[in-house]
Amino acid sequence: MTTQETPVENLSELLAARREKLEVLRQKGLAYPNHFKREQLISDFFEAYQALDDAQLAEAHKTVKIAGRIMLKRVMGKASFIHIQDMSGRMQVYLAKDQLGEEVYEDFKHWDVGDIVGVSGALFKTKTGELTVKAAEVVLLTKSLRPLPDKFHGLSDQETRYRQRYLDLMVNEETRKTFIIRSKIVSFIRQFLENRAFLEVETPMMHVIPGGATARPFTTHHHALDMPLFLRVAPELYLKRLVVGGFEKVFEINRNFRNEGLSTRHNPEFTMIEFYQAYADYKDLMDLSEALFRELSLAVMGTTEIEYQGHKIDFGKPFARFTIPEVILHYNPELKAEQLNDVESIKQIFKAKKLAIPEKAGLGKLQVELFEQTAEHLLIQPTFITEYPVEVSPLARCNDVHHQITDRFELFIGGREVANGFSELNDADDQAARFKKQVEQKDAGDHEAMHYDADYITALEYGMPPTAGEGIGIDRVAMLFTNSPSIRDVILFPHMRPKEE
RNA sequence: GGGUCGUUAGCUCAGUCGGUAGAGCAGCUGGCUUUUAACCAGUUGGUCGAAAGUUCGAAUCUUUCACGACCCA
Repeated sequence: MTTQETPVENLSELLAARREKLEVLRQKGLAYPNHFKREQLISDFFEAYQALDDAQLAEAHKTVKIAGRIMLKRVMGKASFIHIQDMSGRMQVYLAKDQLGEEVYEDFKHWDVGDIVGVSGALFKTKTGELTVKAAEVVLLTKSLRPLPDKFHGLSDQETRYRQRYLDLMVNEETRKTFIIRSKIVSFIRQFLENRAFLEVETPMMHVIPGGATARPFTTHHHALDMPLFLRVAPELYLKRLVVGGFEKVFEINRNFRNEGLSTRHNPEFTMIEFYQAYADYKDLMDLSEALFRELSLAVMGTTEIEYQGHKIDFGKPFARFTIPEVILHYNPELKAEQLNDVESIKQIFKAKKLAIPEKAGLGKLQVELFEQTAEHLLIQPTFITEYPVEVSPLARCNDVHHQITDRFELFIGGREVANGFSELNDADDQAARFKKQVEQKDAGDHEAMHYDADYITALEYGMPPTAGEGIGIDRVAMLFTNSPSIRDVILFPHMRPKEE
């Protein structure tokens, strides 16, 4: 590797000063050493030894060897304090000239907040009672060439927090917590399903025929095969092929890609879990979902009651269950059930409420639209909505009694859709007919309509057991449990427009 | 796509009626051997998001553009 020399005169003075310090280290052969082996994380000993007083600590003579980034630095002549931060927490370190020697101490005085150091020494307590490492050895491991955000105010600029997430993580404790909780959520869900004999699988992210959801896909191109490929909008059709193959309980946690606008609720790539269980129906999955969220909340937050954007959300009580007409009438008490039963009268409701009427919508689509516009945002407590019309559910099994509705539910929490599940359509002929209807809609200009997937129909013709499947939006669950108003707050590197230079 | 707000030093922010750029932190120099956002004294640092316009004069007024935040569709 050759070092690309950046002309010092072109850099700001701050950067130039740090580069000069690095140059001194290079000349001494001390730049970027790789020999220091830390022996503890700060959290390994912090709790246990914080309880001891100074005399007990002297008795114990506990020595530690830790490493981390300098977050605070206070030089008081011949002695100094720094705070170093590793992935587990922060620790104060005391550095004294008579302990470290003149040369090391004078070098240390020119180190900067942001530098990464290794420290070894014994634990003691300061006058003010703070557990501290008395440095016997201190090594500069990585010189930081750029100044950190303000030590007190941190980094508050949203744009920088998203674009330079590493800075956000360094200085904002809340951000670290958010992504630790997200990790715990994924880990818990994986464990929850594995405990119930589900098998984790990975299915293609690049599809020849995109399917499994009504959404516009991203397109790409395979050069060797000279053919278009689509980034998947859902793994559903592949997971159900696996159920046909005899993997009767499967799940996948992975990314989906949908070519739609960006908002506080939508990122073009987002994480879903989908799971499928043979010999179960949608009601079984409603019960399973209820157990999952209740146990998830308890495991991750230590309670079944959480706070989201000023609302208390209670996973401890049984989740409410409404059909679409029921929930519309519940939140629009002036309406009568008969008004929801034909296209003309339901359009009158839209007009009376000054809501936009969706184009080319049948009765079912109008009902769903009315629900979404008048009631969805009010479903703060966990609520299952059932009886979705067949015209908006091309992969779900029809209800045995009412053929225009499907055996499907969605789960709403905090006013947002969090999960979607149904008894799967395993009638190959019915599925073929539904695909044909989707293709008609696509030909009529609907970018979100599905393709005809003949290979999937063939799989169904071999016979899929009666099965129920569900998808849960992991990002939205993470938003709930971290009290985040925007999906960008729970995605490490959310999609941002490139900045023009 | 529409509306509102924002973009000033590395970070956090002021900036009055249009009169030529400010603070704290960080940095640099000096002092200080148990500090807690350490403190004290001195000091450096700016294409005011970009471009055009109005004006004797623009961070400030106008227009366009870029990026972001929030709301709406």
